[in-house]
Amino acid sequence: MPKPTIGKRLHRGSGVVGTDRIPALTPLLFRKLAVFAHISDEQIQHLRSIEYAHGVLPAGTDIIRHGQTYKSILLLNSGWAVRYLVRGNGRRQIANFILPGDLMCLNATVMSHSDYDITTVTQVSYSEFRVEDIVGLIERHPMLCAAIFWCTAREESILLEHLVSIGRRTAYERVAHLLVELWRRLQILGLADGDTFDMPLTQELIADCVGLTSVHVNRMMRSMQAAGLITCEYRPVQRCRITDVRGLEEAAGFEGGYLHFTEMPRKARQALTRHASVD
Amino acid sequence: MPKPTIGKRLHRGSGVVGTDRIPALTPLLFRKLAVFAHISDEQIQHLRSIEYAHGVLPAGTDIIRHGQTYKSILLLNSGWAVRYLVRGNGRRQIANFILPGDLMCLNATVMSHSDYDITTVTQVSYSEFRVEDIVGLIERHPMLCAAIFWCTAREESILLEHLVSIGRRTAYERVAHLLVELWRRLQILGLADGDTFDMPLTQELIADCVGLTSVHVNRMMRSMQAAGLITCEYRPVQRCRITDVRGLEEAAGFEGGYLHFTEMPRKARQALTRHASVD
DNA sequence: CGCGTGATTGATAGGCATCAACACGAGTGG
DNA sequence: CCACTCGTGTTGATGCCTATCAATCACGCG
Repeated sequence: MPKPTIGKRLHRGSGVVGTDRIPALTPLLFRKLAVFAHISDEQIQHLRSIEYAHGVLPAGTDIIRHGQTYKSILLLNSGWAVRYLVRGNGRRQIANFILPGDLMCLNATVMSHSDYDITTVTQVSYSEFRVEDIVGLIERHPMLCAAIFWCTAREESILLEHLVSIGRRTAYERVAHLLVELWRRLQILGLADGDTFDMPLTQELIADCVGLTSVHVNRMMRSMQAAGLITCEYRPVQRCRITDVRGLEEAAGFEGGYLHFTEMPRKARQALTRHASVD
Repeated sequence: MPKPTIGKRLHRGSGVVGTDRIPALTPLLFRKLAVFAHISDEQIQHLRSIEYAHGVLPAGTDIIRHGQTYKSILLLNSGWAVRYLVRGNGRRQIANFILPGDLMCLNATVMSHSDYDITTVTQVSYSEFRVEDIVGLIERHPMLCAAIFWCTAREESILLEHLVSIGRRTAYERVAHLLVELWRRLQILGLADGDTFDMPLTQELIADCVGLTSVHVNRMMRSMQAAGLITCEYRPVQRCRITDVRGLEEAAGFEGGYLHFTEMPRKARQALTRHASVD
């Protein structure tokens, strides 16, 4: 499916297409959805049954390009990807980083072509679904449908906070905020090792995310290190350690509520379980 | 329902609660949805039938505050509202302006409390729906449900472009981009008068939208006037006229694709009409 | 071992914020 | 009816934050 990269490279990591075991449908998705509502085994099985392909892509592979028509809906099973927009003059703005358990191209259900680009940052494994099978969830598994809508709502909350960062935070705050957010998201997924986490991002990627230049991102991160808030390693893999969580959160003006891991509102649940059939 | 305003006032206009005719359920919504898919009379009637309240609010009224629990889902029938987030230090970032035909608080279907605030900018009229009735659309009218999902996807596209503005456009470009976008959106709604449109926004609101100060917004707009791109009136009402559309779009780096008024992808339509019952 | 990529640091310039003052109209109360 | 105030638009002066340009370092890879 994917084609070679564009101008600026976006990848990081070995780029080796491994012969690894490909775990189909990461349990991270179900773990995430379970927070929102009870997902029955039957529903899980149904989702598994409509996976029509899966695979592994090397770092730096385009998954969708803007203007291109969507072909399918994807679930990221492992690895990092990034969603971004490119302006006419070539400047790039990253919308969000895509972590394991995140769905990609859900818009394919209601729009025929993409506004944005998605590229893999590391090697990734993914599962693929047909658009019509996902749309079919509306009728076959309303509860799953609601859960997926919840995912998009949660992503929008993250996007809103991102907007606040770029619009109303200083450079230092923006970088700090991004670091805390990534750490928290990975932590929720069980992918953080205490106060340490893998962060396979170049400073240029971070810059394009928070609306700065890579040079300035570097200065901010060095300054955080000097302040004793974080430490960074680059080899063999890029890792970040938050040595002073409170300090970093304070510097960032971080308030984690927007990552809400909250369950389905009662009214909504009742509305879906009243005529309960399969659900 | 609403409570008095917070610190900074966000409203504009007379604030008079008129005794006007309240047109229930603006046709602008259906006109919008019709672009996406054919909406049957039965579906329209159903939507009308689940409207359980409507009313008028003066300018500067809070519709929802962050942290507050959602009570209902709203449709803006007329007037302007604004959705924004406030940081701890009081700085404000506007996420988007809400125009007639837009739905508010759709998140209530999947989340119990709000991340953001919504306040009326002018006097508005609105319709109110129960959360459970909207959730019920999943089972009763899948096509309507898809159409509503399309609305949120379209809003997200606008939000993405907004992110690009703040992250990767100059002050001049940001303001120009916002003006073109508002004009286009109003035009689509039939609320623009040729190259002229009502824009009941203070420069401070514009500033909080594009991540600048009101002083700098002023300079940018004056500069656009000097360049012959726009003209502004303030009394009796605030109106803006784009005297050089091409020039302004070029200055903004505007590419209208993200406002997509595109129809439902074939695959999705088939998936929903195959077992066609009501739809 | 040379090359490319990314991190790092310094010097300089510029865009936008900040502070301040004034203009102007609308509403308000004496 | 007029001072008074408040909100908003407008403009100038000043300074800081961040971009830009440039050079160096470190490492992995062919």
